[in-house]
Amino acid sequence: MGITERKERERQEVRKLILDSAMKLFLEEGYKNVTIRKIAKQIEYSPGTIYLYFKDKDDILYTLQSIAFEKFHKAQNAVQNIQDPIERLIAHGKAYIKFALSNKEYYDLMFIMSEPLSKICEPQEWTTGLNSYNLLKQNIKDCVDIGILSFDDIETGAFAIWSFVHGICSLIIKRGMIFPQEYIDYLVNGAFDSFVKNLKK
Amino acid sequence: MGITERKERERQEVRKLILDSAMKLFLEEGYKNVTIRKIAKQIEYSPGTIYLYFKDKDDILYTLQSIAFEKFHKAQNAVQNIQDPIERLIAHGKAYIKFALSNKEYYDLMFIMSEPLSKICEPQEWTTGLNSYNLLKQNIKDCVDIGILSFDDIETGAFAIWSFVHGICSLIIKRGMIFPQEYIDYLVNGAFDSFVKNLKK
Amino acid sequence: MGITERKERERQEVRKLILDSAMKLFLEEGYKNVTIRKIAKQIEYSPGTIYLYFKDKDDILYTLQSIAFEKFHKAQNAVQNIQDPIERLIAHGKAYIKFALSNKEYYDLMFIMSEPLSKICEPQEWTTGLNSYNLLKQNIKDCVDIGILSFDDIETGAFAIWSFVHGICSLIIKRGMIFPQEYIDYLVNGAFDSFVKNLKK
Amino acid sequence: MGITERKERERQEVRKLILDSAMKLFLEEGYKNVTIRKIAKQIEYSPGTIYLYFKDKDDILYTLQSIAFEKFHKAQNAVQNIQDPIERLIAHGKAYIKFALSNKEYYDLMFIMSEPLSKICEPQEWTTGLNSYNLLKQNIKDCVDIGILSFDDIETGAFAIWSFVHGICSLIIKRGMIFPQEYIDYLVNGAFDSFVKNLKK
DNA sequence: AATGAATGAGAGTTCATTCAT
DNA sequence: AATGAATGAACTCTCATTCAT
Repeated sequence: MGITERKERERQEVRKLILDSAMKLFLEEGYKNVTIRKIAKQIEYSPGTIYLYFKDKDDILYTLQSIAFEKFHKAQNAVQNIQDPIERLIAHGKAYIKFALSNKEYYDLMFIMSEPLSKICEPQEWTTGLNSYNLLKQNIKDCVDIGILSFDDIETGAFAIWSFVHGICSLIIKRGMIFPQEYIDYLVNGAFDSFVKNLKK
Repeated sequence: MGITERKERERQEVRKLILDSAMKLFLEEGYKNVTIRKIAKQIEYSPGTIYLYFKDKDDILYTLQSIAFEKFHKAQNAVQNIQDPIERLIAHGKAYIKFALSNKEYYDLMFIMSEPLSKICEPQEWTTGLNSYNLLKQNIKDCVDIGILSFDDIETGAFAIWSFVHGICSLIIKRGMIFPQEYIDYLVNGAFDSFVKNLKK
Repeated sequence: MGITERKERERQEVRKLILDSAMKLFLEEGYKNVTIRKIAKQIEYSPGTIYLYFKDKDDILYTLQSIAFEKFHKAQNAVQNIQDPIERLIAHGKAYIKFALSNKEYYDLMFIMSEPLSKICEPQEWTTGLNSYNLLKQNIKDCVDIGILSFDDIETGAFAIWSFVHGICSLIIKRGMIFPQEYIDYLVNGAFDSFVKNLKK
Repeated sequence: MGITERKERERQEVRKLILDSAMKLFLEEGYKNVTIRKIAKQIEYSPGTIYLYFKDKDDILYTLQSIAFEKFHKAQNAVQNIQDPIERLIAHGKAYIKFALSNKEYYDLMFIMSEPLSKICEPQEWTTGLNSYNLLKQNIKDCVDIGILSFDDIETGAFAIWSFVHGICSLIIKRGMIFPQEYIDYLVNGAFDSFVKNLKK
């Protein structure tokens, strides 16, 4: 009876192989260079095989995106058990940046890349992302409620904070090379801390 | 002797024609659709001719990037005659955002896109960008000096502020579709204002 | 011993399933879109299974052709009980046209399509078709014998009459779109009647 | 000044080479086997080159179709100088059959094949074909006017006659193999003559 | 008997780039 | 300086078919 299961497991393994390979190519050579053939070659399968696991090229990238969102969401949730609202918000921000800079390609896929845009346009695809955003809003609201932060409007406040952390992450990911490498951590942490300091009443 | 000059002038004109056409395609159809053939067709020259003016396709994109940086730098300088440091800094930020959101593809080219990355890696290519960044630092320093802003370190302060405005711009440019369109101006301005309010002592 | 029979019966059922499905695809989407995979999907078997019942794709199409011929032959025979030779011949022709225009893909398969030609070339495969043709010849002969039709040679006469009805059918099937749709019945019937009128002495 | 002309001539030669090669493949291996790559290989050019001369594969087949129609129309017109209407009509029919059987692939392309149907559907593409059909109608009308033929309606009469000759041609072209080869001429001519004899009053 | 997985071959098409003229 | 023609390599994707299980 284990046969079906083993087969299914093998299937999932190949699927994962494809996704990993695609992600690897993606990060090493950029979207334009993620080709079905290269993926196939890398995993030593024939190009046609890819189509047994994914409808088309976009499907692969879209799946990668979904995986990225799930990982991201999990990372975001991890800080929710912190009681103090402002500490929780700070941890939230730090976790965001840490996730982004440790998973640059995932982050690129989620919040920067244009290409499989056709999919992310559709509102339902943005749901997972939205969850994280709502979490952020709630955390901000908690801070505002206890008077430690001052925002006239949660919406614009949330957008401001998101913009700030996203700005850090995307600058480092996309233009990190213009800064001395050994200096980046100092920059990121310094900017974050000064931001927090200025925000707190 | 006027002949050489005329020839040179004509040469520059064709060069400009190519760049304009490439930028037009780039703006209208996105990077992926900028092809040598399309450029050639649009300017009514043959594909081969392009190669008399540019080494290869990347060379064109790189040049476009430089042009974008020049435009950007000019826009940034325009606010430098404002006396009050904090007003100048605010105007600087507003000008930054306005430029980015009115010239999304230029902005993409300068600060987001990965593609002609091979070039921008090289430090000397970042010179123009650096000028603008130094301007920002000076403006911040002026504010800190008169005590209206508080940053322990100008470097991290500048990076924080740049991150914030870049975050706004790149989120809108790359993921603007997840917000209601009529709502975007409100978000951007609200976020910017709340940021300024929190920053000012 | 009933086991073998039941197995054989089941085998025939799957075979029929494949053929029905192939014909359905063929009717609905045309020859080019009959693919082994689509057949398999439709009957919810795996592609490989098809090959347990048919040598290859051509084998399926060839079998379909045979089935078409049988159906056709049956339709032709239905008019044989009419006594009056000329009425029988007329009914024969009408039945021919009706069958063809109500079963365009069958007709295509039998008398127009080139593809599984490799098979129909072989004389023995034409047997069923021949039966119908002989029927036609006999009907013509009966008419000639009682003096209502005049043909020097039954062979050429039969070929003439077949050509006429086949011409009608294949023009409508393959180039019907060049005529106004609501006009086609009028054309077909008018042509047939005028032909009959001119033929009768 | 001869340069442009020579180049243009060479261009036309390559174009013709492609068309000839396509037609050759088409007749030897059937529509399904006419592939861009095979054409390219046969004329010893690279596949991409084909696209310098034709928009896509359909464009080639469509051009072939147009050529066929022109040739066909010319052949049809050749008999129009015959004075006697019935002789002219007979010659018309004979010319039709002769053209079809001497240019089987062209005929197939014009009146039988389904494939590049997307094009022939469009009314303007059928113009050339229509000219020939109108010619036929006029010839029939002339015969009816002098009382040598009797048709209640020219439209149905023309369709009847076209059906007859088309039937002969398409049967021979598509199912000629079911008849003894040496017998075909006898059949075609015999059928045609008997048809004429029965039609004439 | 049946299958799921895999494949090799091949389809149409597009592109940046080269080069003789 | 400019070009038209050509190419080779690449692309995504589909298919009939095979075969170990």
